[in-house]
Amino acid sequence: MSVDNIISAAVSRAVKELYGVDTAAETIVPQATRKEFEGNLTVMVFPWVKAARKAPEAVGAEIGEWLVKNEPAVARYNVVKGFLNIVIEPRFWNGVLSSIAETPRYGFKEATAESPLVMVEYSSPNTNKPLHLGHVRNNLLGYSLAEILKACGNRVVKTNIVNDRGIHICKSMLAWQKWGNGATPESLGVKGDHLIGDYYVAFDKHYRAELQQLQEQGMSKEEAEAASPLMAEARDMLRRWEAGDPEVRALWQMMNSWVYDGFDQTYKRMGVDFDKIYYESQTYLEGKDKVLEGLDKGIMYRKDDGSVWADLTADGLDHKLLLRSDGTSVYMTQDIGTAKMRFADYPIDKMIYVVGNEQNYHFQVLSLLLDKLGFSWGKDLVHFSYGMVELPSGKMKSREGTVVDADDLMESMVADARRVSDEMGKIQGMNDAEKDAVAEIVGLGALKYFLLKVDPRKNMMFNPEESIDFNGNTGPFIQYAYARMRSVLRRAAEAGHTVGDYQQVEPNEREIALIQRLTDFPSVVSEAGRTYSPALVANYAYSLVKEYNQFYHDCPILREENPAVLSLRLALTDVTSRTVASAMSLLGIKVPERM
RNA sequence: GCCCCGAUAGUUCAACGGAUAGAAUAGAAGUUUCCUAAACUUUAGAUAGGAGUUCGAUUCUCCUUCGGGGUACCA
Repeated sequence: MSVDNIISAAVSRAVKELYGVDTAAETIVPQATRKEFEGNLTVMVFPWVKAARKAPEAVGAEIGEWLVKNEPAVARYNVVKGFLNIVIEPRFWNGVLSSIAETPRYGFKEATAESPLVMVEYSSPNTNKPLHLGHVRNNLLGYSLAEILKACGNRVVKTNIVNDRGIHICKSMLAWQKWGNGATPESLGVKGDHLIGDYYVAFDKHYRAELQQLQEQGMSKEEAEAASPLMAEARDMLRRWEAGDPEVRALWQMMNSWVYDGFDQTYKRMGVDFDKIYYESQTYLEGKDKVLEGLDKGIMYRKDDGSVWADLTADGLDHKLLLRSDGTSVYMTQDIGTAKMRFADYPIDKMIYVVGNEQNYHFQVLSLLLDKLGFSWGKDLVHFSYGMVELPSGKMKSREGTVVDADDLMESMVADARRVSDEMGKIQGMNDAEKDAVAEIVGLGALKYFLLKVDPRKNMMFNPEESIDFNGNTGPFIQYAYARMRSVLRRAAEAGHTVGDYQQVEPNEREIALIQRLTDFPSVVSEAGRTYSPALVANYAYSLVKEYNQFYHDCPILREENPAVLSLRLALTDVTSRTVASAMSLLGIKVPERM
């Protein structure tokens, strides 16, 4: 039982006895006492002021007295306004620390066969361009969210839906056919995803030139778009693709395989993975079937030009296109098919889509459509809607060359880490491969922490001009503290120090503050799972490390002569290092033994 | 036009309706015969504007201003 729970339960009993009020212990949430007041935990007494018919100060004092008399863990108290500050018996914390030390996988709940099955969809790239910074945020959030949900005792299936078909792919294919001269990733020495991306950009360049020319000939923008021969060719290619034209399919397969090779490298370096990958080329027909079925049932309607729509005006939304007039599928159609296949494959209890907030409307519509089409889970799907990564110049636009490429970004972070590391000169004993391994951990740690520490729902700013920090509230700050703890533990082992009995030691303020911070971890994990927020874990890791650094600065460990005190401090170092590693693992961030 | 989201130190981010709004960074000033100074300490600096609900509002409601997104036969 945690300290918080003991206090909650005791306060609950106190107010029942003192004022005859029933207050569930779960609703009493003690907070850490602010540092300017004496105490470890603070309970607000406002809820009982009415029933007690006394001033808040008097209520606080009465509850405080009761606690001192009846709850052994409470040493003393003080009341400031309506805030009851409780001082926990110092030696009580020793038991708290040892119980944490003895808990395997502290902070994690283990899933069982009966645990809810949660599917997390993330990444979901298009195969027409390499991953950029926005995808990186998506991937890291998705991976971290999955890890957090696992730690909360769920069974989790990580999934990826690859948008491997559609008009955008055809644009790249067409451009490669026209201007590629048979180039391959091997012939050019380029990653496949980058190569394809270049042709997508090439298509767009030619297309816009064409539009401009047509407009100069007197067409309006709309007329030009409708008349564009390039776009007509791309549409034709999509039709041929859907018809299974062998030539188009072969080209498509070849180019997609280049892209997958590239993506695999990027995913691997980023440290993300998937349990099951879906391809829209395999799911879109399911969606098409469902839409046609909906058409029969009168849920959809067909316009004169043959396109199929859903009328959602009764639900406060607009009309939504589901099949183009040429019969091909759109994004929504595919998502319907994919959802159907997933639920056929897994007994999913909860479906979470990690997709940017620019698609809020899409998922509102998807939820509604799935519901109308008779999927009972349609209404309950979760759109984990995260904010965009903005640049000082505004939104990333591939056409304007303002995208921050994922591979380039990771590479430069690692290079920076290596440079800083060499400058510090602390890992001189290592060989080059070991140094590179540390730089990889630190560079990616900086990037990941930077993206994950921010509330996922909010847009965030990334300035490519300023490299991501290695000091302050950063991944490397936490990694460094971890490496230092490990160093202390290594030296302790070398000196033959082991953790002995420390139960009779009265811990000092620093030590208590650190133990108290450690006790927060399980609730942080469950809160992060409940609110889908890796940022809570990131900020917790930072606060824990901050607390440890203060302890480390003020309290000698290996030089401590009292063996019981030495034991306490070693135990604290050990438990803290493990908790830091756990928290970071929930973010997909590795921690180094040395740096 | 309509719909959704946001606005907190110079900057990037925090704050279950609770105490004097926290960090980091940039600025100023310190700490190393001592376990990794990628650390620690001190200092200065912010809730866009206006109403309302409340014992109490950065947080909830409404209005205004300013951003962002969506409303595509793009995904």
